[in-house]
Amino acid sequence: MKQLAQLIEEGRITDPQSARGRLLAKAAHLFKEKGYERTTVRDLAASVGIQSGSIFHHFRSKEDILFAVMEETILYITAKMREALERAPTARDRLLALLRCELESVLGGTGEAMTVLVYEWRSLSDARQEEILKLRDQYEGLWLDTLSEARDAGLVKGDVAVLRRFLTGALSWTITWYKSEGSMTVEDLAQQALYLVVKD
Amino acid sequence: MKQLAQLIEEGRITDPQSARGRLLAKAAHLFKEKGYERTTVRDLAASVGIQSGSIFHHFRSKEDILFAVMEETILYITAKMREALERAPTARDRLLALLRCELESVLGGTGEAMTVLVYEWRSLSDARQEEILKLRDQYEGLWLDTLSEARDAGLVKGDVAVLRRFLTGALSWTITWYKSEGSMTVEDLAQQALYLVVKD
DNA sequence: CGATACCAAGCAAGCGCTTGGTTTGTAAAG
DNA sequence: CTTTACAAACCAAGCGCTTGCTTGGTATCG
Repeated sequence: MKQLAQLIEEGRITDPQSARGRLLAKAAHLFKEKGYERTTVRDLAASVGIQSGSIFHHFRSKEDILFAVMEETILYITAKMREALERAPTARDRLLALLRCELESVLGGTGEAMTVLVYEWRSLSDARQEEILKLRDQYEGLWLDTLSEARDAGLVKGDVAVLRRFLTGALSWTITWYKSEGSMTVEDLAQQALYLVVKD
Repeated sequence: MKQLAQLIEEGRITDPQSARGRLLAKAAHLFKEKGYERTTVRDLAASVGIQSGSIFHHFRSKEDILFAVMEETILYITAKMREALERAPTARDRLLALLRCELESVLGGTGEAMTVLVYEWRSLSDARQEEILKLRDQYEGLWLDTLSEARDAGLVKGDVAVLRRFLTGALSWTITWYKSEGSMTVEDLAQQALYLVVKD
């Protein structure tokens, strides 16, 4: 967890305990549930028990909140993926590690923020879309490297870029249907996904 | 094309030439591009060259427009899938037919409306979400039947319901990245998708 | 005392939608 | 062939409401 702690210390990720952090968590929840446009500043304020105007003491604009949710989320998950990759010895392990990591991000504690990251980027200004895109490229680089390595090892076949894009859709879509109360665990899902891509 | 003509004749699908039909096409385009909430009634009116108030001569509310786009789209694609299934002789053919049909729907002429159907359902009232859901169940039934048949034939393995959900995400996500100007055709994509799910 | 966090009130703009009246297309009646 | 009738399609104006955000002031705490 070295890298994660580092991110918080550097102030790149807000402490979830702080007022700003709590607001971001609630914002992610509301943005996911109702969508960014349907969520009003008054909704956001009410969710943390303050007046709507007081929001602007913490953020310059509503869009700033959306951007912060997205930026912190992608920084967080990229760091987590790097750590998971370091711990995995073989190519197959690394592939499974990424599948598990992405599914945990989508379905776990950061899931709401991940959903916002995936589905609400159109609400950002062009300039900020590009900023997020740069961070996303780093994240996708980890995936493409791992998949290429898996292909060289004969684990997967076909176009790696297309495969990754199929996976992006398949994994992010789980947020719409997966229920943690059911009999299927996230680990089961990761295994099923691995089974889908690996050609034995 | 018997069933499609039938749908139009019954008035279940609006003639694209009519004023209402043209508005629906433009609405699908705008809803996809900017999202339903960010698209104003004034935008919609301007796109067909009338005043904003005149919209309400054709539709009772803005939500009615969204609902019409969604309902007509799902009726259309369900009819197309039924026809494609009838023409396919083997289980493998039928699987490929569905993959091709869904990709063509997402990436072809009805693609914008399909995107709206997939990503904007939260903007509908609960009652109307349910209406769409009923139509969607019929559509998904075709998929599950075909996948079950494929599994019995030893073409695919694993949980059919999970497989379909992975596919839903993977295929619908193509709208965000596929460019028809590139070297890859929709047919290529369908083949790649078939290759992903079929275990030889 | 000064900084931080907040409240109470409200403004300007934009929203979906309504209204009353005008144009346009169609077809029967004279 | 013209006149009359009428509904469908549309315009111009604007109403009532909500939105993101601003402002001036107050409480809290080191």
